[in-house]
Amino acid sequence: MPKNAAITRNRIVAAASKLFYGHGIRAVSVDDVAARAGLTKRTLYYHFRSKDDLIAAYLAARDEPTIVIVMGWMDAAKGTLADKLEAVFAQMARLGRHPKWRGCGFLRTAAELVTTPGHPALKAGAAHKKKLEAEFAGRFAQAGLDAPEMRARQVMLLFDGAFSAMLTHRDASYAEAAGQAAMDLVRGEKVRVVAKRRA
Amino acid sequence: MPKNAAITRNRIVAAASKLFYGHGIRAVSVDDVAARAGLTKRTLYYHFRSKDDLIAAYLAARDEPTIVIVMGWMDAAKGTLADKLEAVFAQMARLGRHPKWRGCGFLRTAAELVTTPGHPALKAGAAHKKKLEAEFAGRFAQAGLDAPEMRARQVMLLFDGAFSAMLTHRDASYAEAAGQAAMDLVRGEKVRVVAKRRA
DNA sequence: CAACGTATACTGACTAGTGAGTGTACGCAA
DNA sequence: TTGCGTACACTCACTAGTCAGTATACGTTG
Repeated sequence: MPKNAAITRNRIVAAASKLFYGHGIRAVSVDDVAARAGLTKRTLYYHFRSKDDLIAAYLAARDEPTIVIVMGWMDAAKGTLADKLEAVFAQMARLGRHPKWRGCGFLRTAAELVTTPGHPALKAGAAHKKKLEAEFAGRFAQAGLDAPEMRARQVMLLFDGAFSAMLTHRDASYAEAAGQAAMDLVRGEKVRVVAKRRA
Repeated sequence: MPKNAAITRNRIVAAASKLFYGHGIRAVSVDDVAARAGLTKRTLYYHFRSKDDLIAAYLAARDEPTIVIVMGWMDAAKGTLADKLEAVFAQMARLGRHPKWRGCGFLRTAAELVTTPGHPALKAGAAHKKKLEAEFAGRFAQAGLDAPEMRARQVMLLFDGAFSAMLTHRDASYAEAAGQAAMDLVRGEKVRVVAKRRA
């Protein structure tokens, strides 16, 4: 029955997700994940070749849903591009205030696995951030913003910076400061262009 | 001989620094640090009460030198505030291209120790980032920039974002994109203020 | 349709090695 | 001779991964 296998696999990934995100990858043992999933370690190893495989599956499972959530924030917000970015960072701050919030799983994994350069989880993390950047760039271009790729990259830098700062200081207001900066970046361009044309 | 004790202690911190930064805190054992310092684990435990103490000492030793380096970049650069910020991020990109570069030790430690909220190393990391932010704010105020504290915070967000993105993508050009954003933020303000006054 | 073979999904007990931290003895300087 | 700094040898808990074996479902064949 391949259906059962998929169910079990999902249960393992869900358990891994909770634990890896909550405590960090190295801090969580394969036994811990198995126990949380309600099965033995040997069964886990039936479904995954190694802990590294499990880590990769954990991040892969977070990729799409995360993008849907963030872009959902953006698309649901009313107003200008700046207003939409403000909303994204405001939502981020809201998440950051939740007691179970532990930063960005992708960034923290990248930090933990920094010594294993070819790790599939690192590739998944990099790809995820690139996708998010591309989603921003597409919307910026749609809105007629100058240099949409560059601005998308800069907004991503603020996005990741906000994750880092919120984690460091345990202060969600950093996301709001990042939001203000993002607004300035997508509005400032137009102001400067107008000024240049007049000169 | 308290002098010898200090020398030994420094040797241990230097060894810990190399290893913790290079491989991550959890990936490095106390035995590894002792071996690299050229002494036994028992001697290390004579000088440090626990591994946690050693981690805190590792970050404490990096605090001041890091600030001196970054502010040295800024103060050595010629030109406007924007030019100086461009120089800071350009230097950051230069470091990021070094093969031994492994991101920001403070941020990576924060990511690894996320489950131990009161950890002295986390406090040291947060204090370090605050100090850096204050150094930026002081220089921004000196230069007559509007809202220097807010701008300093936003530049720090770009700073930490650049660390994260460079680590994620192994691409130092992210620091340069962050530098461009920082320049826009410290220049854009003036442009907007002028525009408002005219209106 | 009953007996059999086989793949699926699972388990408990284990290995070999590593982790942080410690008890105790010994040399050497003041 | 006191006590500081160092080393060896150790404990005990934990870790990734493995061995050998089992229950169940299901298609095939006599």
